[in-house]
Amino acid sequence: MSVRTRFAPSPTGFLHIGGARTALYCWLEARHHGGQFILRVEDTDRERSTDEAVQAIIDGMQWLGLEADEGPVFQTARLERYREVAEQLRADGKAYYAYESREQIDAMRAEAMSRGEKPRYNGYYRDRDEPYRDDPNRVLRFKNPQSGSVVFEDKVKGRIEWSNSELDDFVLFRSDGYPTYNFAVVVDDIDMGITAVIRGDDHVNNTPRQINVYQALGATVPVFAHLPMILGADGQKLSKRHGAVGVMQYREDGYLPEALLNYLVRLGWSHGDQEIFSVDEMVRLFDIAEVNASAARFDMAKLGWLNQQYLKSQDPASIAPELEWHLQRIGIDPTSGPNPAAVVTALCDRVQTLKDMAERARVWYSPITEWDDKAVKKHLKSVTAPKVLDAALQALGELGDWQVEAIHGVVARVAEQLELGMGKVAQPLRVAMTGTQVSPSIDQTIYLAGRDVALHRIKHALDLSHAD
RNA sequence: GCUCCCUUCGUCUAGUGGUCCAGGACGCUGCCCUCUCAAGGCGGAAACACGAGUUCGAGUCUCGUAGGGAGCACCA
Repeated sequence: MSVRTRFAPSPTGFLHIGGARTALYCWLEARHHGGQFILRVEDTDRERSTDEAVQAIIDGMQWLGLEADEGPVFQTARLERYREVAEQLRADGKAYYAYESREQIDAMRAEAMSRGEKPRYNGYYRDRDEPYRDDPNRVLRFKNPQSGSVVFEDKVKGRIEWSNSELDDFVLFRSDGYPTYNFAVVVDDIDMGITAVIRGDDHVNNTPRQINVYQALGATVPVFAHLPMILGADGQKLSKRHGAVGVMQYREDGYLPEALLNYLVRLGWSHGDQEIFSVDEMVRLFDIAEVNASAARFDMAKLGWLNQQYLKSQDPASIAPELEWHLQRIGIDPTSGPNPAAVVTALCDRVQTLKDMAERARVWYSPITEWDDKAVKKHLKSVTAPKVLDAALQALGELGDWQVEAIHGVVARVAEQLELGMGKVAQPLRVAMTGTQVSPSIDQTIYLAGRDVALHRIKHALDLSHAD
């Protein structure tokens, strides 16, 4: 039987980092075994589910390249099916109607708490066999086994045993006619032929009661793998106020999907000492059983390092379109300057994100608007600066082949002729080109400016070097 | 309160009873390289939560303690 996994988010917000990792692990597990990965939208909470959230989740998965083989399947489209299965359970005597009001339930819980027990339903209607009544308080409850225990071998957490005496008769169908999560998931996972349920470990506690439903239905219980959560840098749960942003925010912040995927796969899983994994390698090497059981913190510094590894190792031409996207985002027309691929080559050793790269590429796409006073004073007002600029202006103007190599030759010759060190030559030119003391190597910096702009800027710098 | 889960350098992790005075990576840091900034190269500091037990031998097994987390809904 082929491996089938599913990612089942509830559409109440964007695809956050934890969800993205869950989706990745589900996707990898399916791909690794040549199985199927299914997207299911758990939208039975009508109050909080939105179409925008559904779209945001799909967008996020698409950006990461985690395409589903089936779905999205919406739970709200399957209501009839849940009713059918619930009715079957009721007819088999494995579920029953209960009519307590909310107040009665609350009182029941409070009483249990006061006895030092966990808040539970007391099973008042369990054996009463009350018929269906049109009552606003009517719910359908599951007859959970009252003795024995549920044991399962979690792929991540190991063996987990749960005594049935800890479980109560939970609600299958709410009074509003919608199924509860614990019931709908089981029906869905059975119908979809899910063989491995991979989800956040906040669901560990739900698993025993879900297994009881599988058994009541005579279905095969799938394999479970509960993933530990991802914490913020401070060790606290990711919340809206720190770090809980959608994956698309990472695109906006200048990260490559490959880098995020790589970071996520290593957060809780490893393969020896290897740090860099292409998607193909992940698919080949990933094994859900090797995932760690403990929670991990999200470390932006390492994500940044990884992102740069990808910036450096991938073909500049393949990164260029993404850089163009970022240039446009900050109001730069990518056609108004050098080929973005050449910019990637020049800056990939110097930035960790495409957002920073776009920002630093600005000098080649639009006029210099700010001059760093210290840079001007130190490198343009020096005694040798005018000579350097003048010689460079001359030589670059006569240069036939506007290429990095040729420009490098020009700069070197100027240094040689004036008997100056490279520092004395490169720095004035750098300030001339960028208005600052920091940029890629001087040959690349000049090359990217283009001949016209380069000559124009050197002339302007010459003026500045003479001015008081 | 009850049940369940987790615990190796600051962080992500390797480690499945001896090969561990604990390895790698990020970060930090020293040196080298160098036209700036980076990148790169070579070094360094830095961890088995604690206590018992099992064993000839424990980071690795067992039990307790402490700390952290999740759940106990007609929310998923």
